[in-house]
Amino acid sequence: MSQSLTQTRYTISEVEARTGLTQHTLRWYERIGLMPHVDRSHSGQRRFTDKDLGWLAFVGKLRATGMSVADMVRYAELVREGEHTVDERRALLEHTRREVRARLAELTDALGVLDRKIEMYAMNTNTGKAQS
Amino acid sequence: MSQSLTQTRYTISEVEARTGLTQHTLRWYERIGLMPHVDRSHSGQRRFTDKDLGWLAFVGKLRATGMSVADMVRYAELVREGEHTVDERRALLEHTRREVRARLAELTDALGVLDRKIEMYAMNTNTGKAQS
DNA sequence: TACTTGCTTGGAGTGCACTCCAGGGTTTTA
DNA sequence: TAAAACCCTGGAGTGCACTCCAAGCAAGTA
Repeated sequence: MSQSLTQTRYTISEVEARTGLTQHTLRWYERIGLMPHVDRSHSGQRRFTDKDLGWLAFVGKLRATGMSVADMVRYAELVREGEHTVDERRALLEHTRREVRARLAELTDALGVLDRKIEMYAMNTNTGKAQS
Repeated sequence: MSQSLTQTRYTISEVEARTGLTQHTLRWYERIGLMPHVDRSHSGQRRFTDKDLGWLAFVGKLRATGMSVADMVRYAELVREGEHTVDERRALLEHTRREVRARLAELTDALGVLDRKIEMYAMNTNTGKAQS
């Protein structure tokens, strides 16, 4: 079960470069409980691990689904609480999935409207017919 | 070119019921220039037409694309300015379309991550194996 | 050692898209 | 006609997700 003793540790600016999240946002994520507690150097500076980077990548995907920060924090809390929360975690993710599917349908529909409108403008350019 | 003389006119609460937009939002849309000027009764109350409803439906589609209110206002201004703005209108819509396509790709990717995570939780429920 | 750059904190500020309020006039119903 | 319901305006307030600030400590370089 033992890990490599030379585990890579990243400063906050390295994590900023790798994730695209600002230092402000990274500190804020930790403050609101969206990060598992991050290691510190002897002087108190954050030292992120590859595991932290993995978590941030997953959080990025959750953000991309449109999940609210409050729900992401709830999910992070459940992870910290341990194995007995897997049912609630799955329920949260399934709820998010339903919302993503609805959003995809809505977005696809709106894309169709956009396509038709753009097509009308293209015709308009050729014929000079009026429209809004 | 003449229209029916008995054109249906809707009060703000009727439009609220039909569109799902609140009265506050409808007034705000008008204030910021997102509506063509709405008719008024002799006493100054708004009287929306079917054309207004059509515009609101289109605006709803633009909202669904994720277009900002500022860009929707810009689009509404261009419509008011007349036919010579069709190129800029089309450019605005094409820009929005590119963003919608990017968002669809991002959302589809995030959905895949969600699917895999949920599947892992389903397995976990059966096997008792640990994970985050 | 001096200087520059980087990191720390709690708290304040920002931009967006609404959302609501106060105070008053209008329209409909009993 | 009186009460209830509806609508008006300018401006203030809200919730979200950051984003920035001040003041100070720490680390790396000439």
